[in-house]
Amino acid sequence: MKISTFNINSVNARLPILTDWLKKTAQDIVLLQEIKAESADFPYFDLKTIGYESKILGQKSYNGVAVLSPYKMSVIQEGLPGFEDENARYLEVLVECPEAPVRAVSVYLPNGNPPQNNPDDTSKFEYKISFMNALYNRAQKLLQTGEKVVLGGDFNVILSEREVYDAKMFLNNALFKESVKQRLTALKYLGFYDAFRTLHPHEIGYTFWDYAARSFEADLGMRIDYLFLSPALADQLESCFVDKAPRQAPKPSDHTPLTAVFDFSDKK
DNA sequence: ATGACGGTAGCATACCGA
Repeated sequence: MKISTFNINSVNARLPILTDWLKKTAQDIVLLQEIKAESADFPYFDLKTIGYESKILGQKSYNGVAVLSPYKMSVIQEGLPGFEDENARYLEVLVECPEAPVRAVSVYLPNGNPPQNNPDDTSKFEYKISFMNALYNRAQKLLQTGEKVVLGGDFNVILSEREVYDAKMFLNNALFKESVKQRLTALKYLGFYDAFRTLHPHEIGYTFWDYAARSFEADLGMRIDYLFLSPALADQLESCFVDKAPRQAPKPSDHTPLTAVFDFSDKK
C-alpha cells in the first residue's frame, strides 16, 4: 500500500503532471494541498478516468485540500473542529483500503509570514499559531481512536536547522520560529511517527524548492511536507522517500510528493 | 536591501506564497 502527500499548487495548472504521476506510481491514498479550486472547477472526471475518486474541501484561488483514492471513501471532517476558518485547509476522510481502513487527513497549515507590503502585521502569524493549537487538539483525538491514521500535508514548519539549506536565512521566518517548531514537535510527541525521519535519520529530505533562482537545480530546499503516522499504521511502514520526478517536469509545483510504502503481509 | 518565479483574478496589477 502506498500513501503520498503532494502540495500541487493548483490542481488544474498541474493536471498533466498529476495524472502522469498517478499512472506511473499507482497510489492508494493521495493527500493534496493548494488545489486552488472549488468543486465546480475540480477535475473529478479526469481523475475518475484513470481510476481515482476524489474528496475535496475546495476554495477559489487559494488553499483547498483533497484526498484521492481508488477505494471507497467517506468524509469524516471538513475543517478543524472548534476552529472557525474561512480557508479550506483541513480534510479528514475514511478510506476503505483492501488491507485495512485508513483515516487519511490532508492538512495545509498556514504560512504565517506577514504580507510583503506590511512587514509588521502579525495577524497571519497569530492565525498560524491558533491553527496549530486546534490541530494539536484534533491530533490528540485522532490517536485516541487507535485507528490507522495518516496525518499528512504541507505543514509550513522547518523542524530543525538541518531541514533547510541555510538556517541563518530563516531565523526570523514564520516557518522556523521557536513557538512554531515547539508546537509541531509537541504534536509529534503525542505519538505520531514522522515517516521519512523515522526511516532516514540523517538523509536530506527536502520537499520544497523555491521557483526563483534555480533553487531546485542547486538543491536549495526545505523539508516542510510530512506524513505523520499513528502507531497502528507505523507498524506496517516499509519505506518512505521524496519523489523528485514531478518537480523536474515542465511547469512543476514548487513542492514534490512524499511517498510512504506499507507492507501488510504476515511476515512483517 | 531587494528580488527572483509562479498561480489566480481578470485584463493591469495586486495578493499570496516560503
